[in-house]
Amino acid sequence: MLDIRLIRERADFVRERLATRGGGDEQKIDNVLRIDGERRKAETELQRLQSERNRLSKEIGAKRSRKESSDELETQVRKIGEEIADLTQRANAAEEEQKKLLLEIPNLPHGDAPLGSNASANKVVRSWGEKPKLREPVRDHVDLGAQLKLLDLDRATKLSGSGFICFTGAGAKLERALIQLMLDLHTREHGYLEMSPPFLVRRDCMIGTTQLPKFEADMYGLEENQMFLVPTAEVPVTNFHREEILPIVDLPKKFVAYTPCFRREAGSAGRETRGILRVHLFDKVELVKIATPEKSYDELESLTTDAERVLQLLGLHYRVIELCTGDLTFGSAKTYDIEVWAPGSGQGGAYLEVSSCSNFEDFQARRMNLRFKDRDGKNHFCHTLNGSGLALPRLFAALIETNQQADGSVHIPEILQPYFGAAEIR
RNA sequence: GGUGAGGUGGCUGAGUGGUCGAAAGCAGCGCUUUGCUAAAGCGCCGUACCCCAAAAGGGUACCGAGGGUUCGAAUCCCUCCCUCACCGCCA
Repeated sequence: MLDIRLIRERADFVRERLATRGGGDEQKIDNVLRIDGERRKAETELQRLQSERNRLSKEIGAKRSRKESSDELETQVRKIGEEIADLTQRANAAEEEQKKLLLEIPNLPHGDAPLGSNASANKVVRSWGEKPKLREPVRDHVDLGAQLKLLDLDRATKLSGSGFICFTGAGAKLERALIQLMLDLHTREHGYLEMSPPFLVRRDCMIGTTQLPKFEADMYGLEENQMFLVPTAEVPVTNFHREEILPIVDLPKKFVAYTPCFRREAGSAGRETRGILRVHLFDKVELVKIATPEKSYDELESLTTDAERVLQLLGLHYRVIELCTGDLTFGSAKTYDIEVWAPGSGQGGAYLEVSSCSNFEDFQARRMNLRFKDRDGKNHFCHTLNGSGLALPRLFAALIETNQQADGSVHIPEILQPYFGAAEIR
């Protein structure tokens, strides 16, 4: 949520930054300003009347204690009461309307973000490793998975419909080994605190991390008790400290959590349907940070390299992309995507997004009222960040495609062997 | 799921219709005094919003949330949420 004061005082700047997203959101600003004006006008008048009522009511109390008549005053206050009721309604309606509008306006992209309206303007920041030289024919994870009985997509469909995965045997174990490796890495070497949060959350949490109100169609919800299945651990973990004021000495907070991620992927039917690259339910290890505004961009850099470390340890080629203004997600001010090379996917290999590392600045914190107390005793909104570290199915696909051997077996990277319990799958 | 008790400021805890935004204590900050790792005294010490060009200042709201009664509500009534205890059920 943007600061209404920023919109009020620097409307042109806000419009200009929003326009770089290409979503037309800058057109909402006039509307917000209009409502804001109405709201404040109603509030000012309302408060004047309330003040008057308080004064007269006290007088009534005083008169009564002196056994004097207060009928005249009571009539007067009753009349003011009616005006107050009326104005309260108007002020509340305006406030609600304003909040609703603000919740639907995306964050301002960071000033340095590459300008562009779509993914083609994204910038490759760096890459690591090289594409492996494999003997033809290079097979994709679906073929490999079927032959080595690592996953059973047909039966997963029988259970739950399209877009679900059932890992089996060594596949299930490989997935578990990867989760374990990542959690150990981030807790032991990168200083994150491991969390195991609820997978069901209240509506407020979904608003806090910007999934709602705008993207309700993409979420799985339980209507009866108004709860939502988490689409990422970002939701429960970032909201962990919602409505709190943290001591500045506790920042930055660094959390890592493994959770399943539930996504309806509404409107994406037909895209990337082969295999396990786009599904309704997948596992992910997520990194979350709560930081001070001064440090948040440094923290974004280290969070990104923390995620990259997983791919380096596994020896998988990847590149890091900085998203352009038009490709940023709703709440993000700046985002790095990490794309791993999957040699068997697409035509002649493909880069798969396995992590998206973002700084939301105070956009989420404002929505969830997450603050910290500065050394001078003043409260400020925190900055929040998150990034996958990493998403499992695509990592799984890249791993087995990269490590496939001529005889159809898959080699397990050394770092993973203690977790997996073998050096290869055949 | 049932029954009962409760939700007050950073914490503890008073307060059952009118100078209560809220006593008192603790913690915190400042000053003074005495002085051996501390004590005593005094003062300050919530949040959000509105008015004001800004500062100063003023005002409004907030005692779990939302409604209602009333001239006036932390206090009375209703609904909901949450916490605790006991019972039931249960991996």
